[in-house]
Amino acid sequence: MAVSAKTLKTLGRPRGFDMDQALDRAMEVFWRKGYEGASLSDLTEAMGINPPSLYAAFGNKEGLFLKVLDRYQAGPGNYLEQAMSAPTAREAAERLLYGAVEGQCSQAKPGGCLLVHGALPPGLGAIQEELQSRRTAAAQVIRKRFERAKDEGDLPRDVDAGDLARFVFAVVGGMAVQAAGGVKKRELKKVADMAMKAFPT
Amino acid sequence: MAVSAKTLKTLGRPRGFDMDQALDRAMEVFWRKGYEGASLSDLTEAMGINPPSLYAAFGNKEGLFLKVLDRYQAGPGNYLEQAMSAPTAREAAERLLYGAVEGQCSQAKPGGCLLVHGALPPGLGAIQEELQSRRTAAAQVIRKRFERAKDEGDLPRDVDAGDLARFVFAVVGGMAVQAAGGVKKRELKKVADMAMKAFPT
DNA sequence: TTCGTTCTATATCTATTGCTACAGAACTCC
DNA sequence: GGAGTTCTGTAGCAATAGATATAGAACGAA
Repeated sequence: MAVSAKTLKTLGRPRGFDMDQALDRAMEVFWRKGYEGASLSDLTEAMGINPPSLYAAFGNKEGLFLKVLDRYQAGPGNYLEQAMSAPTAREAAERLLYGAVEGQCSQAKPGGCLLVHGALPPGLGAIQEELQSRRTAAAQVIRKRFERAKDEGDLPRDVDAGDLARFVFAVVGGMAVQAAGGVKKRELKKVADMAMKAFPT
Repeated sequence: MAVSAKTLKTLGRPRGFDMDQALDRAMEVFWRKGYEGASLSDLTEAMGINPPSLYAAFGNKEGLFLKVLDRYQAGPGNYLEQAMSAPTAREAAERLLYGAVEGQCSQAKPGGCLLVHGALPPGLGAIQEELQSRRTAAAQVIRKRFERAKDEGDLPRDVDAGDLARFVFAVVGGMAVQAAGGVKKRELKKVADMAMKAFPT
């Protein structure tokens, strides 16, 4: 949670709504309906503001979505980075998988992962590319953690870090698909259990 | 490929376009842009017909999509059923995973799986529910195959067929997400390799 | 107070969405 | 040849999409 500087010399009329709260509301809408499915009316209504305020603050719908993505990855989606700080590769994978279960099945939030079902199919141009690049970036983070593990000796040298990362990431993505469809947390945990059986010793 | 009866007594003016070909064209559009992203103009242009012909033949956009889904599962997506006819559970899982790699990475077709990224987030109502129910149906098919395998003795009795099916299905879904983003076939095969390491002996 | 700036609210713009009315064309049956 | 039926093409419908013009309200600085 980034603490906004409270007393920043503002010029002109101060903003009448709370930025972070508005972003959270918008996040929920995008999360629940996807980028295309979320209309400006949906967004402005949920955020409690009018279109001109939205455009003044975020530029356009796409700009708002990007801000929402940042906030998502720093908030509900930060189980990735949290997991990477685990002492060993195996523990990192475990924390990632079970963290994904929690993050994708929270009752308070919509199911699934915003980075996955915000917009999957190509053809949305910039939005799709942005999400795709963030997903590959996430996979790279995992790969680098595994490579470090090889250097540190807690992962066999003959393991391909990229392949292993892609596998773990695929399971996370697959769980997101199922979570979006309402699969229960208990069942997803079993998926994570099984995935860990494939983890090299 | 369903062979249409050529000489069926038709009443009135005969249809001026080929149904199956039009469905294939529509499938590609939906596959590439998702349900919402595919506009009527996109569809009619690709199908080479005008809106009234589309509505006369399929009712509406949703009806067209359902017909396309049927054709997808019978065509590019039929690697599921093909895999289930394998003699053992292990072989069925293998054929499913590697079949998914082929089906989702074909160069001739768009990447990914239509059932996954046709429409993921809820909020699209009927469409989302339809896709979700088809996905769970697919998972059930796998589960039943594994249960049969338990009866036939090629899968240990203490294995939960449902959990195993969900795991395999999650990997397939995760691969679809990655394939939609352009991951190469060679890399996805490695994901399938790793998944098989978790398969009970 | 007055100015310059920045935000907000109402009302609306244009383009596109999914969809259809209508008239005519193409077929079978009689 | 009609009569009856079904398809096709043109043109356009109402609704909604994303985005804005405009006027006024709320602030700090002078």
